[in-house]
Amino acid sequence: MGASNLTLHSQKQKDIAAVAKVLAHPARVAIIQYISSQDACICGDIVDKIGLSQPTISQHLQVIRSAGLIKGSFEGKSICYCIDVVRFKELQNIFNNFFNTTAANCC
Amino acid sequence: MGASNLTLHSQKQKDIAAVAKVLAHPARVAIIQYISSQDACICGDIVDKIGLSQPTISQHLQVIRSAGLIKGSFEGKSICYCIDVVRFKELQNIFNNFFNTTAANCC
DNA sequence: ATATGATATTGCAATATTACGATAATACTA
DNA sequence: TAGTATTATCGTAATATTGCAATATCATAT
Repeated sequence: MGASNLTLHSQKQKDIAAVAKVLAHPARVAIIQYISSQDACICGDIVDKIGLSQPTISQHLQVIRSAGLIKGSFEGKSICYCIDVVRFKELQNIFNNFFNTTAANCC
Repeated sequence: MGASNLTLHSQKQKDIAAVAKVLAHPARVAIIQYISSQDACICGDIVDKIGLSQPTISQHLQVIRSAGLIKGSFEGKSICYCIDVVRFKELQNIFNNFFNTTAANCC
């Protein structure tokens, strides 16, 4: 097949995987970092900055937004994408929790 | 196309994405958690535990091992997979560094 | 050396992801 | 309201990922 079995893994495991998937592409990492680096919510120039086509960037933005990491709001003609701090901390906690509860007991 | 442009993103961004990719599948998360939950390096029963076929598990183990998260050593007839603590902390740091340096400056 | 149990590799099919051009939708401006 | 700039969606092609059956490899034990 190739499709993931939906019943095999716990919800927590699926959550971790889903969050990781968002960061699993350098373009999305770059987009998130770029958005966070701007003092104002400049967004239209993400396309120029990252170097991918406008539709591709838009697609990546959807993925990031679906995970709740950013939120967009209209700012004149363009859209202002910003980090959702609350959700961002939440994801950091999910990762930290995973790393902290996963220790080595042997070797 | 569908292939990532190799020159667009920084090495750091690619590193983060590569690490995230390992955790971007619930089966791999489950495998890592299972390995870490055993006091001894029991490994052959990962297949029974996770519920995927032996080749599939082997494939996932390769991905995890390539990232350096686990290391395997022969233990009798079977192979003992254990968490590589040093590398594990390293990855946690990569993530934390990403999250901590990515703040919201607007909205 | 051979048999055995355990893990890895190969080959292949199904699905998902990534990317872009063309086009549509949206919000503002004149 | 028509025009313009900006972002989203659609359609499609290329590549990657996921999964398993069949087979090969490897380390031990006999």
